[in-house]
Amino acid sequence: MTTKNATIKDVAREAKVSVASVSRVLNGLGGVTPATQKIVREVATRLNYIPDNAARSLITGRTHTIGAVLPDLYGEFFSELIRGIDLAARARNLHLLVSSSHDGVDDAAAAVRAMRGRVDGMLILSEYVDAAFLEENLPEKLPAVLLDSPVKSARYPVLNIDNRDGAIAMVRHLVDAGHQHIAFISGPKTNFDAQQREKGYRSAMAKHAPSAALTIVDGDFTEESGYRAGCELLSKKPRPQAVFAANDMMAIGCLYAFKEAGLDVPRDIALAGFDDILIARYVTPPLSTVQVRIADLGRIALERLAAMLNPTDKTPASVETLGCDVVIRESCGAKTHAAAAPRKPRKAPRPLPT
Amino acid sequence: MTTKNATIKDVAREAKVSVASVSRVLNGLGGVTPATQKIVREVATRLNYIPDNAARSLITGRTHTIGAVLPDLYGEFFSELIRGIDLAARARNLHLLVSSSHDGVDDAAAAVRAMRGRVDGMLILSEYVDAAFLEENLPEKLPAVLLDSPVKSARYPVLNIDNRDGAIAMVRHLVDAGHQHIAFISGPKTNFDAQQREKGYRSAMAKHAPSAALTIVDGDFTEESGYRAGCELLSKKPRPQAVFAANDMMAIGCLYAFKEAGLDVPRDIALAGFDDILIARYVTPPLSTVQVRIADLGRIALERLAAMLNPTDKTPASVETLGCDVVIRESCGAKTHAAAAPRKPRKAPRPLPT
DNA sequence: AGCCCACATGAAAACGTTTACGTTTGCGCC
DNA sequence: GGCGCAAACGTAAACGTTTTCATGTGGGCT
Repeated sequence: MTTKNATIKDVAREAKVSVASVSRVLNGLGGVTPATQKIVREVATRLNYIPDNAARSLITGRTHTIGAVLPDLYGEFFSELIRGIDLAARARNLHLLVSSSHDGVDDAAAAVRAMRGRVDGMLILSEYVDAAFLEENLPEKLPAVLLDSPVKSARYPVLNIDNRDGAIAMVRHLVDAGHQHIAFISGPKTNFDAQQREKGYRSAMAKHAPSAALTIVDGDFTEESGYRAGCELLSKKPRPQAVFAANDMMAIGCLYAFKEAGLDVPRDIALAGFDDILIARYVTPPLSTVQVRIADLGRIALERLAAMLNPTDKTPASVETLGCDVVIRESCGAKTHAAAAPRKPRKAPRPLPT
Repeated sequence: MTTKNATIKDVAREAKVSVASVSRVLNGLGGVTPATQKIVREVATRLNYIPDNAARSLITGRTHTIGAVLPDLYGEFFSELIRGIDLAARARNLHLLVSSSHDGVDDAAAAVRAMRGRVDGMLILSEYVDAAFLEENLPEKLPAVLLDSPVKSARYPVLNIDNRDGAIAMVRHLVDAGHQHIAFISGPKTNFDAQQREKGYRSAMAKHAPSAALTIVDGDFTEESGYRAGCELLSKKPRPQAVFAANDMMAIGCLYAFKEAGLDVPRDIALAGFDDILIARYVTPPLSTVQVRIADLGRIALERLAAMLNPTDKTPASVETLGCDVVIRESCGAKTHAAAAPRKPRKAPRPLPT
């Protein structure tokens, strides 16, 4: 007993009943006398019995665990995503198995396969997955929800951020604020979000500033690339009136390039980003950006997945899209009440470091 | 076959060998003819066989999974911590089961118990655990490493951040910079980190500025409480020369209070924080702070745990401590090369929406 | 030729549960 | 008092692996 953990058999023997009865009591299935129940519970507590989940999973075929396959865990995006997933999972008594940092299709495949028998369903966010990938690596009948993915599948629901719409809204806002020559700093070419954001930019420009020239410089979502892009933009003959970066980090890099060059944002040039990361509101001037409710994304994805876990669920797989909100701060030069109003400190939800 | 997943038996039957041989081949145990191996592998691939981890765990007693029990997943601290853990786990082919958001001792107990049979070891960071808690809820012989905890156990290694030393170093730096009257904004009373930081402040003040009065105002780690503390400090009769906040978010709240009052940081008053969260370098002026290498903390904890997984491991349980580095930026008024040097954009490790 | 040994393979036990099914028990009713 | 029925409980199969042990087979050595 000091060397091994108590099993259901130990409890049964000690309580002088069969393992079946112990199981019934502990799972609250009924069909057991109150007297017997009492004994069993007492013995179980005394022996500090904790059921072995592996054995339980093996027989029931359920793990009460869902797997989250992500490309990385770095940064606010994934932090928030996991948080949203975790909160929703916890509310449903589901556990969360995370698998990250795969950077290659084989890596991703291994991650997905490694989950067989470990999870009841999966949340997948990876640029490497397509229909064939799923067909090949996902166990039959294992529910899965895809995040932020271009694939259209009849079997797996997809949940996307409406990057395109968000970008369009931001361009429209910039145009409304009086800017016509709006440059764009693009993200990595292979990134789905980046592609959609650029598409949104192009489409909105065509519609709202059809006469303006399109200026697009390459970036890769890093602050450094934003800084370089900023420098490049400053050297353009007619300097753009506004710059829209495909994410906040690049916008911030860009901001520092402008500051270094002695430009005043937004007086000399307007600036906007995408994501609404925490830093956005703390730089000077605070950055206008497009907010994506990442935690909501995670929550909704998990809720959808949880619904699929129910065998009676017949909701057809669909591609859903989560809208974004333009949040106007000072960097884009629009006169806004928010900019004039006194700063309201943001309250952290829990008193812990950071 | 379209309704169920292939099992090892299916592979064995199809390959006309025994399940034992299939197991041997797929686990690379040897003792099987290359010809047989080839057949088995082919069949396994054809049937898209993926071993069931539940069954495997049941018999081997190993899950190749470690559990991380955290109080929350919100914010940079946990994001970085998980990241460090995940990276190290991945390097050892270990999976990561996270359990968070427990806010009560019962919740924490349930979280720990729910992991029985699911994990090979645990990483625990919770203000609710003490020796008795572990005794009661941790299965016998299940390795565990405690993070950031005051408990001293002969069985479980503890890994702490050297908050006290970090605070001492910062105070010393402030004194060296010419400040004597240094106020402190404390964190939540029940938080272990907060306690240690305050201790460090007190002890360093006693040593390096023994004649100065101790000014301590309460905070709770939120930006809002920092803001309020800042206002309170401004109303003190002799205004402190410097303010040391127990974490960065409070320092930032404080900074905005000072700005609002028209004070110039650091000319009129110096300011320092603790944690070195990402925002710290982006506020104006950039915040001097104490850097704790959170990802390292996670990595080291996991490495320690991984070592314990090896049954031959006999490293005694110990309390280790991870040092902090003072990072000087502009907010504390020290003349520093870094402040004068051109800003070096930070490069994000991966091109993804942060 | 005989012996032994190494090696490939298979049969079956074991892991700790849940659950289908069978058996006992007690009880009410005719 | 016998019959039937429901409730309580036990027996054993099943889940999909790994692993121990036994068995067969072939070849090298004397």
